Amino acid sequence: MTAPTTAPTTDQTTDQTTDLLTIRQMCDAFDVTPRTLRFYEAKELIRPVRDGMKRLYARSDRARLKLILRGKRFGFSLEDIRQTLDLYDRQGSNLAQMERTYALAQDRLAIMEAQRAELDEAIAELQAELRAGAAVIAEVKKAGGAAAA
Amino acid sequence: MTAPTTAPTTDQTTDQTTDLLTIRQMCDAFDVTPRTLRFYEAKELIRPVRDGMKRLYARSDRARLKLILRGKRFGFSLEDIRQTLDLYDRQGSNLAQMERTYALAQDRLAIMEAQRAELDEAIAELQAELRAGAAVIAEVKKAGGAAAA
DNA sequence: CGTTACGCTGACGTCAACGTCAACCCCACT
DNA sequence: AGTGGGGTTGACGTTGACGTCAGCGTAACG
Repeated sequence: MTAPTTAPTTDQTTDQTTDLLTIRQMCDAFDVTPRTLRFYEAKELIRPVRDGMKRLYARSDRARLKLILRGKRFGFSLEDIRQTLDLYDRQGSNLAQMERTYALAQDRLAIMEAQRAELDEAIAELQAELRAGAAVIAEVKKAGGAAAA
Repeated sequence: MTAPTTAPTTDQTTDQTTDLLTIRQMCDAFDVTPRTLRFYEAKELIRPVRDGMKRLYARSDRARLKLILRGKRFGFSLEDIRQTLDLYDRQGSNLAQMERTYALAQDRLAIMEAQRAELDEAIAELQAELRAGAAVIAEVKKAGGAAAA
């Protein structure tokens, strides 16, 4: 129980000289505003601890925030993200809950893989279009350079 | 200029028996609402022709709509999409305009490639998490089946 | 010739994801 | 004792992307 083997999830052992960041430090680190962090907290996406009234963000909060921002970049809603975020930390739960979460994560994975496939296709198309565009530009330049209107 | 060699972009030749769809047909085909199509038109993303007052959507409109919806899935704004959409059909333009559009498309491509890299990473992480989750579930099932609390 | 169906045009409503602003608290200086 | 720098909680504003609704046109149907 006390030996951190290979999975340091929510480890208690490493809180030397406070591993906690203030809201401002978080903002600087992740390039977000305080308002955003409070908003995410209101939406129950992160749960910083409190020192009096001040919020303090632990490593797990940073990990969650990283996942949140990534999810956003992929176009998932905050609500979507909140659902699957539970997968990454919530292990203290019953079997049924775990299986539901597992299934949910599988769905997400499928979505992401489909998205990747479509992204590959879109990239290929855009590249082709760029090549064509470059050719046209080159031609116009040659013709235009020789005989301008 | 007149010979369609291998690039059938916006071909005039194929308009047999009206290749035009009504707004409803478009909605059914692309799973969007009429409001959405009118909205896109107001934002100058598509330009259907009119039969009297009714909108009619040609093949080029369908191609554009496909690109629009795809762009949205990747998290681009309609305004972003409108910009780069021009790359795909606009050949009658001056050199400066073409080069701007070209540069814009290159930026887009870079963004999409970065997005793909991050998506790959996210997929890998989620897969790992799923494997771990599956292992935990299996273990719980074995232990729980032998000696329930 | 009424009415039903589809379409059009404003105009206003809504929802997510924050931004902005006011008012307050607390602690540290000086 | 004031003042400055974080931090906090409402509460309202904003922007993008539509939804919704009222009022109208018109073409077809029975």
